[in-house]
Amino acid sequence: MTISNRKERQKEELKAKILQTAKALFMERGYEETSIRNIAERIEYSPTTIYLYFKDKDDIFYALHREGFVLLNQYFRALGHVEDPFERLKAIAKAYVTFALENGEFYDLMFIIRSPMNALEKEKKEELDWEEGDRAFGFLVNTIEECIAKGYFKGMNAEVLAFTTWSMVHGICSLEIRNRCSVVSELNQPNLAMRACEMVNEILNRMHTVSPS
Amino acid sequence: MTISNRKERQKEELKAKILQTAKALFMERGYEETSIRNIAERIEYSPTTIYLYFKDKDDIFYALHREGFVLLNQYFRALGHVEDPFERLKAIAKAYVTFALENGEFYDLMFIIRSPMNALEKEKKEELDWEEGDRAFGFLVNTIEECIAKGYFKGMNAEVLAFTTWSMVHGICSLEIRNRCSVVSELNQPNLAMRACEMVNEILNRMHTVSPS
DNA sequence: ATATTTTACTTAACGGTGTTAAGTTACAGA
DNA sequence: TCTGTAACTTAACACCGTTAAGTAAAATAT
Repeated sequence: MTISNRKERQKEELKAKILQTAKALFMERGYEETSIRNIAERIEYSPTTIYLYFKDKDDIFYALHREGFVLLNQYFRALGHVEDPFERLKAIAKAYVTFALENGEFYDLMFIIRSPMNALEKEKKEELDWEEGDRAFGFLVNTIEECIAKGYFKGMNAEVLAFTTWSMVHGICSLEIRNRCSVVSELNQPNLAMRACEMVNEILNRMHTVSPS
Repeated sequence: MTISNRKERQKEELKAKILQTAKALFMERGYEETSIRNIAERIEYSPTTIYLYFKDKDDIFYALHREGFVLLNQYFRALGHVEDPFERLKAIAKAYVTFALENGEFYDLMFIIRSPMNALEKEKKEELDWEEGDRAFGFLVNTIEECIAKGYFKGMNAEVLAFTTWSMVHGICSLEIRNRCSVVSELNQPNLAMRACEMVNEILNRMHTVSPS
């Protein structure tokens, strides 16, 4: 009993260590520069050992991708206590951009890099542990539904508006992270993203009072 | 004279052939699956020959990236004759999303993939042939400036609003292209992007009449 | 206590990648 | 005819993800 328990615990510890090392390397150097061989070297195991704990590279980065959503939800959780849904919505937009700018590599993995989506497609059958991602998007949808219930965004579909709002902030963050801002403006760079983020607020402010065209 | 002319012409022809082959492979299989060796094999030269015509892989994809902007500007040129700047702005948003959905790989290269930006950074000195990219963004900025001159978007900065508008449509397109839509909604997929695009129109419609908060 | 199976891991290899140094061949100009 | 240069190739370096086969130790069964 206790001895096979220990073995199992040790297996889980090594799996966690692989993940933790992958995370460290990934945050230092990004996805492309984090190889199975690098991870292996740092934990002092052979590269093939990693395949005893993860199906492939996508599987590792899918696990990290999930960690990213846990972190994002931490940013969001603080906003649960904003009473007014419209104020909460604007706070979500700001928190999202802040999360992206403070955790660039994670953001890249969660919303831009293809790898974790490949892993998700390979599983496909159950995929029920997308939980943390659903929680994040669900928070946005619920907030918008509350807004609509209060008379904001009259005549709009909540899910589509949630997606469109997400698109706005994702657009800002991904252009910043993939270096498309510097090319387009002289404003020094975190500034353009932050000013766009403020403008999203302004857009939301202007939107809600007018009836559909 | 005429003989060295021919040589020079042949060099340019081979350079063009490399580019054209890279483009074909890239559109068939995407960036990751297009290798120098693949290109070389298809044109029946050795891989190293390619380095006589392009500095590195980034350099090749920077050239293709430029072609992408020429294509995007073709989509835009048709809208030059829309008189009303506000209608033109909405048409630009729609044309942009259409371009992205019809030319997914190109869009990826132009606005998501890191490679061409690496090439741009390496040059750095002159970089004056960014022309086509400037033309595209300039078209958007000018249109918004015209809108502001006509009384739309009162109190807003044209450049920041242009960037924010770009962010909205880029968000939609990049979430679609990098497969983040299916995960979030049951709506079948080109639909979510198109409905979000319509909602951008709706947002613009609702924005312009109200004064800043 | 010995034999067998299972676990945990490694070595070696396959087939790919971008890139560079060194070598070859053919042709233009002296 | 000799020489230098232009155009191209061969071979190699240092990586990559991944898999098949092998090893050594520990657990289990006899």
